Amino acid sequence: MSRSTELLPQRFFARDAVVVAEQLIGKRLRRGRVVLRITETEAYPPADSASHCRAGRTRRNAPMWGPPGHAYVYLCYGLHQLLNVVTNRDGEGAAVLIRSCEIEAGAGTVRARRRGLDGPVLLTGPGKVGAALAVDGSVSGAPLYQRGGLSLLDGPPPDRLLVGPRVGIGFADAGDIAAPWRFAAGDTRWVSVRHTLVPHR
DNA sequence: ACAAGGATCCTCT
DNA sequence: GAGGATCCTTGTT
Repeated sequence: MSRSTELLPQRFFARDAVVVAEQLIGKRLRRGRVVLRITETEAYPPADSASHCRAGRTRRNAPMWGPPGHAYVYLCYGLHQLLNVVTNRDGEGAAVLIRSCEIEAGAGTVRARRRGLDGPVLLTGPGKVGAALAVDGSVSGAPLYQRGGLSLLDGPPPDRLLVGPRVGIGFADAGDIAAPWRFAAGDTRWVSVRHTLVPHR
């Protein structure tokens, strides 16, 4: 049973990033009156050459090295705030990037934060999700398993699951570029870069 | 103190 | 399909 009002417990996130990325499809993000259904994720597990943790601990990536179930938010290309969820064990350095969502509640607020746009263009891409939730660096490090602020709620898994390589990591090692660590719901058009995704298993 | 580059998005052609 | 926006983080001097 998965009810949308139930918080995901911290132990949900205390697994490998690849497992958590798959399991997060269909779960919900809530901030204030805005509720989003997660439709696309990417895993950045330990020892991943595409991860912000590849060069060790820094001031920016400190939350990724911390306990699971906390947010990691960073500024990408100088203008986009990208939201991640920390996974694995405290000290391992891993996270899941939230890439796309569907709107379940708060459509007016989301549209206002997204230039009045409508349809999948609203939320298909990680910078768009950050804008819709109005997150920034002040959220980085905050727990997501308690009420208030930004939180993660339960939700049913999708009917069909898609899998494929991650986006925008051409700088990484060949094996990590090819790794099938991106997951998406197969029952929606609210997913970015769909053409590199295939049915899971 | 400086230079390089990036887990992206939007507009225009 | 190409290019500009925009600025912080990081590694190097």
